[in-house]
Amino acid sequence: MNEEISKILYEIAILLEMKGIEFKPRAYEKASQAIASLSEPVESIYKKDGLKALMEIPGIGERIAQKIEQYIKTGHIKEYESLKKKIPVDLEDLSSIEGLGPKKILKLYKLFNIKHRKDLERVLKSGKLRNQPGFGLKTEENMLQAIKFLKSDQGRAVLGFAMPSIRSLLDKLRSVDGVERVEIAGSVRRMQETVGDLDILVISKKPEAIMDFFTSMPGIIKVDAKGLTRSAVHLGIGLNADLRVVPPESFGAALQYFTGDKYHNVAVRQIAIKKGYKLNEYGLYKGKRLIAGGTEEEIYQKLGMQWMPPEMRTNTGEIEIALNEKVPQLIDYDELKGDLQVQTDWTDGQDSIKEMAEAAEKTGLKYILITDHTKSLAMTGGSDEKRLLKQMAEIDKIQKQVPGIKILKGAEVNIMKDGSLDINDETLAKLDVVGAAVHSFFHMTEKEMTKRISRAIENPNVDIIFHPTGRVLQRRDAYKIDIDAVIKAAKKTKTVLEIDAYPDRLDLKDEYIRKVVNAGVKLSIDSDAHAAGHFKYLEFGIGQARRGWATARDIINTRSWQDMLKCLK
DNA sequence: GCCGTTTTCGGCCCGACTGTTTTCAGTCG
Repeated sequence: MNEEISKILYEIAILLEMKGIEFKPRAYEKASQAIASLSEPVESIYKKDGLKALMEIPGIGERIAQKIEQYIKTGHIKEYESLKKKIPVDLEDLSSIEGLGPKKILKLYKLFNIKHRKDLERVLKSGKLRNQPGFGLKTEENMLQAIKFLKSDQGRAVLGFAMPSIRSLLDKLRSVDGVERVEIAGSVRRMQETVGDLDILVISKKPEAIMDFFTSMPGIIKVDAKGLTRSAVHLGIGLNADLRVVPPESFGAALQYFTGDKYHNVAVRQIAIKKGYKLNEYGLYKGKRLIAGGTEEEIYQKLGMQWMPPEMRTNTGEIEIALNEKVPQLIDYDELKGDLQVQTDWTDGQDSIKEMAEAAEKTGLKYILITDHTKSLAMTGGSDEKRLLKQMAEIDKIQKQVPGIKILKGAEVNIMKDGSLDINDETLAKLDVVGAAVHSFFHMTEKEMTKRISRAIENPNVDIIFHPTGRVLQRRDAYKIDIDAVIKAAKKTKTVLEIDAYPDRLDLKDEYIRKVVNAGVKLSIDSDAHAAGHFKYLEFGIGQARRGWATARDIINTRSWQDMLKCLK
């Protein structure tokens, strides 16, 4: 319901913008965002206290609250339907084309009755558009290119998988003549799960040199813009990249400006205005006088705010706590001491127990938990009770060969359809740590799935629930689950919930992590490594934890292995 | 249409680049 209402409000914004109406579109856009970021269904807010409760959501006033009420009661919003009747175009379809905004969409509809991407493609190929006022040959070419780009399904990458290429790109830029500093801002610095654009900031004495290099690197598909302060390209790896050259005295301002998401930035700039300043990518100004700009810290400080980590900058409450100097000390990237989900060649991992232990030690870890799959996961050659016991003996043997790292005994036990486990309790009790996870029957009702996982949580041997919602980015949605009920069950039984750090899992998601932290339930951050090279993915689990405002105290494997074990049930 | 330590009326984030113009509208981030 939230998603539908949010989408309708957003489309109303575009439709109003088409008509040239000022400011209202912003209001609807804001309201759309407000609804999208609610953690509770809007109808349950409405049920509590009707219109009044809706109006307490920032960005929702009387009129939009009434429209939401109308949608809850009838499933429609009249104003939307009548706007849509006048301009019946597929807004989602058309506005996803780069370079195409509300005004041009309206022109295209009026001129050629274009409603979908397909209509546009036809008219573009006919060559009729180029003679219309406001359009030309170049516009035609750009739109065709943008449509082609969309069709190729490029445009977003899983951050953890793309990071090596991103870092190597940054290193290349650092080696260009005249370049003094290169940093990445935007969604990469915020450690978002997936990224579409790279925002690169550069200090350079020779802007021409870096821009020439940037726009002519091998593998570039298209140059979107080239100037002395900003250039933009489509990279071959399916991402867009923006590069800006910034003077040193403005570097902090630029970093601030291009790191926060749109909503964070708007909110911060409003605070600046209230204090009589102007904030842009060059600095914080009082009239024409530069007040701050070299570092992010001084900008936030002048605004009466505490500096906050990039991962928090999404306008979901961080502004308020920064104004009150209550920014939490988030878990740091070097604070993990162990990894509690590691697969080996006993099941579907690539490398042996010893190889995994050695690789983990090399990355600085002090302990790992071996968690191979169990028998009902036949495709991975999952272990039964007997084989688990055999593996435990093997671990004792290998432990003597790798004295620098503690190898703990565990398993990734399969949670069956009814919530029972596929290994008997007697064997589970012998393991140091037991993780349990769902690997089958994903399409249950929310009620059934919640009951299933809660039953596993109640097993006295189950210490951690691995990848609790089962999603795989860009491939599979999370299964339906009542996260509040699961957190409650975990709290009652002292069960730990995992943040699976594998780049396309990142499961739990940030919003759920915040709920877990608020409930006082403990988390673990695990790589889910299936090969010796996978321990590096822990970084993205930590990023995820930081986006969920978790501190080191909330994460059990920031402790020594002895203290970690004491956190378990 | 929303909001309030400038305000219940009168504001609303800001700048770069492109393409189509001949001074600027539209789009993007």
